[in-house]
Amino acid sequence: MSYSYEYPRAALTVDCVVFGLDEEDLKILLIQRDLAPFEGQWALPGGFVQLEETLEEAARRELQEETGIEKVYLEQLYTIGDLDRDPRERVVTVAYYALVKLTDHKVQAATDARNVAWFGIDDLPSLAFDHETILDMAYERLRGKVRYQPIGFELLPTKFTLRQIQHLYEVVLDRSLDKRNFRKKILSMDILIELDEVETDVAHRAARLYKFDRRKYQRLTKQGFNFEI
Amino acid sequence: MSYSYEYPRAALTVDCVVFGLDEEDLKILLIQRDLAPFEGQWALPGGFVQLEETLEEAARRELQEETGIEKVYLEQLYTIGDLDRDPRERVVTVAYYALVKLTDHKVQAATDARNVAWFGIDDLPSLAFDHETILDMAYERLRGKVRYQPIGFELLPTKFTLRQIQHLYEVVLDRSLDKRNFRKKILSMDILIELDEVETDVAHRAARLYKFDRRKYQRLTKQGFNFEI
DNA sequence: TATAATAGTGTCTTTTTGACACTAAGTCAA
DNA sequence: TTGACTTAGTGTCAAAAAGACACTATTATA
Repeated sequence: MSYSYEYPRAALTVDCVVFGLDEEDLKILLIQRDLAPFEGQWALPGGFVQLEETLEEAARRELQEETGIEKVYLEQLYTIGDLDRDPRERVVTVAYYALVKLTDHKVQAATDARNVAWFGIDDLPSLAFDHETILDMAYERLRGKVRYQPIGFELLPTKFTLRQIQHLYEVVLDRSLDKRNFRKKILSMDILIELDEVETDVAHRAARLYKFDRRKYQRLTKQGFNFEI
Repeated sequence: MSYSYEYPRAALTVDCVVFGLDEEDLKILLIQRDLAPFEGQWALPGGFVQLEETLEEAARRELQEETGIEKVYLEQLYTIGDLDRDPRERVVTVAYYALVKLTDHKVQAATDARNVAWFGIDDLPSLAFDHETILDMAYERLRGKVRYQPIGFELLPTKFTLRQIQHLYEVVLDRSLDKRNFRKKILSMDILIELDEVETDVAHRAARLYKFDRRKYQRLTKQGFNFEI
């Protein structure tokens, strides 16, 4: 079976930059290619868009198939259509970035018999195609967006300490922040729910746990409130 | 001649939301479709991406062919791939937005025997396809971006008065700004060149003209300066 | 030469940001 | 059980930025 068109058409793919966060740094999820071109090299998860699915559906499907990840924060990043980005033929890719709670996806089984692994953002292997460019764009976008949209919480477990949020911002923005000023600011936004729980399994005084209050945030947003770190 | 592929492929198009600014409000450039579907309806300029051109090249080419506009500020907006956005078949479109100096493109000849016209953003006709959605996204993006990137100057003539910049921000952000505070702020950024000229043909005291100092802005940016209105 | 229209200018108050250091609570090991 | 270690948690003050506010200057035109 084959499909014919009057004019030539580019192939359409999606690629995903998946960010995770642990106690040290930002991590990126990569897969090792098992087919040419770039066989054996690490690459962003992604693949061809099918005709009966939207772009976001394609991104989620590929993410699920190649890495087992589901139900994550996903946002379109940019569409790259340079002429020779794929040696085989003209391929236009719609890039997405995803933010995942690393704690939920820690044990990354090599689904699909493929090698899947998290890499520290400062410790990346060389990537297939123009995936380094895409990754750089995604990181830049994340750095920009995290400051005025509360998407950072997507990288944290549901219950987190103030220390963890601060660490998140320090890692993403790549600079250190003053503890008292940071707490003052984030608490004054009134978008966190203070829980009656403290963290466990730490070898020191346990910190209070908080949750992000998504509803309250949306209510405040409607009233003109602007999140900003 | 026809082209065959093993799997079905979506058609790929580009569409452009072109913004202009005059003394009253923000304007959008639209074309009237001369073919089905949506024949006779107004739509965003755009068309099919060819295999030997990048996405941005396609956007610029279509803009040139359909509206005569060239050499404008152009930025990718979003890629829309909903299943039924085109009644004929699956069409994925990469949307761009452009900022043009309306003074340079005032007399809009109906190129290509097609009807081309500027519409006030609060006085738009109904649009073909999902072009209203795209237009809304573009406007939202412009509103957001204009505050932290000096792209607003792309909408002004090369030489402009402080009044004109303020008007630009008032129109785009849709709120009024204090004259003294605005001037204080924009001048303190030190990215404007004060010219030895004043505006002409006005029935009142003429205002001093300024130019945007792109080089200085880039130098400041490298030193960590952040434009912000 | 009076009127009309916009240009151009400074001060003060409020809000926000940022610098800065100690006590409290809990774990762990001697 | 106590002392050492580690991180939690907290407030003040100064500097900078934002925002409110009103009059004089200049030019065109009737």
